[in-house]
Amino acid sequence: MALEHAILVSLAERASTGYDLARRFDKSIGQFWTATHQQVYKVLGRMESDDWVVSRVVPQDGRPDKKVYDLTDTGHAELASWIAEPADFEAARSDLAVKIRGAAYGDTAAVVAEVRRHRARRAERLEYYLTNEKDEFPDPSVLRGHRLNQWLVLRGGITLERGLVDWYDEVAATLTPLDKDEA
Amino acid sequence: MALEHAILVSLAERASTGYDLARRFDKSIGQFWTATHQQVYKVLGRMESDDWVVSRVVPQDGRPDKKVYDLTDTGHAELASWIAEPADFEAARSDLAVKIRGAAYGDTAAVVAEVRRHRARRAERLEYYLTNEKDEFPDPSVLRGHRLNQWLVLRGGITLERGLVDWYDEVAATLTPLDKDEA
DNA sequence: AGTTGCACTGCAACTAGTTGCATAGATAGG
DNA sequence: CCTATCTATGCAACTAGTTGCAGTGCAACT
Repeated sequence: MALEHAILVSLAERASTGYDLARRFDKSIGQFWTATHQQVYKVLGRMESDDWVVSRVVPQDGRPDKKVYDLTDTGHAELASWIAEPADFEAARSDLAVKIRGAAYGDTAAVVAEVRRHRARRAERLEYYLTNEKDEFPDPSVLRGHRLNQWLVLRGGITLERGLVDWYDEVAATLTPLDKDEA
Repeated sequence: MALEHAILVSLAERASTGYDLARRFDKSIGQFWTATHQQVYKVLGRMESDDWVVSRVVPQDGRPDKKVYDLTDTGHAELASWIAEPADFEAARSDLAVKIRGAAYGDTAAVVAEVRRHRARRAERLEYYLTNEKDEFPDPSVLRGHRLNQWLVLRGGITLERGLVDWYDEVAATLTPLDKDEA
C-alpha cells in the first residue's frame, strides 16, 4: 500500500485537507497515484491514529469547516524510512490492451474506435503536461530539491503519454483496413 | 474487473488449466494484466458457475490430475460483448515514481540506486520482448487475426518498456552529482 | 423560486486482489 | 538419502480500493 506514502509526500510539500489531497491526486501526483476522496479520508483517519499526521479544524465563513492535516515527526520518519525501502516492480494493467489482444473475438472496428478515443485523451494529457512544464519549469537546469523531483516525475508522465499515443497510433493504423478504393 | 475477461481472451486462444493460465499471466498477456494462481482459481470457479467456461478433468500419470477449462457459447458471447464496451482510462500506479517525487524527504542516493535497479529490470524485459518479436513475428506484414493482435500488444510492451528505460536514465543522470573531481 | 454545482466530511457495503497455508506425488541436485 | 523444486489445486483471512449514499450551506445560473 503506497497511498499512505503518497499522502505523506503530498503533505510534506504542503499541509492540506482531505478534500484538497483528493483533488491533487487528479493532477500532478495523480500521474502515478490516484485515490477517491473516500479512500483518502479513510486512510487519513488511520494515519492520524498511527500518529503520522495531526489535524486541526479550521473554521471558514461561507464554507464548511475544514480539517487541515500536517506531518508529525513520526510521519517524517516514516516517510524517510519508506523512501529507503526497495520498491517492487509493478505490473501495468490495461483493459484496453486486453481488448486489443482479444479484438479478433469481437468487433475489431469497435476496438479501433476505442483506441482512437484513448489516443485523443492521452494526447490531451500530454499537451497539458507539456504546457505545465513550460510554465512551471522554464529552466530545469536551476532546479534543486523537491522542485527538481517534481519536474522529473512530470518528465516521466510526458514520456509515458508519448509512448501511449505512439502505440495507439500504431494499433489504429494497423487495424484499419487501408482500402478506400470503394469511394 | 477485467481478470475474467483476460482469462476469456486467454482461453479463446487455447483451452488451459488454471495453473497454466497463471503462468501465462507471467508472460505475453501478463504485459498488461497479471494475477496470482489463487486469484485465477477463484475467478475460474465463478466463471464456471456463471457458465462462461466448462472444465473436464484430465488424469495424467506421474502428475496430479488437471482441470482443463474451455469457453462455452455463453463465454464467447460475453467476451464479444465486453470487447464492444468502452474501456475506461486507467491511471498508472507507480510506487517508484512516488519515491522519486519524495526523494528530497529521504535518502536521494537510495532512490537513485533503486531507479537503476528498476532500469536494469526493464531493460531485461525489453530485450526479452525484442527477442520474442524477432523469433515469433519475423514478418509482421503477413499477420492476420489474433496473431496480428498479439504482435500489436507486444509492440505496446516494447514501447512502454523503452519509455521507462529512457525515463529512469534521465532520472538517474539528473539526480547523480557529476562531480568526480575528488578522485 | 428552483435547480445545479461546489466545498467539505464521512459511513456502509461491496469487490478485487494478496498472503499464507495445505496437500501430494515426481523429479532433480547435492 | 535428503531436500528442494515443479506440477497441480484450493481454502481462509486479510487489505486495498470502489461505489453508493448522506448531509450542509453558499454561489451562480435560469
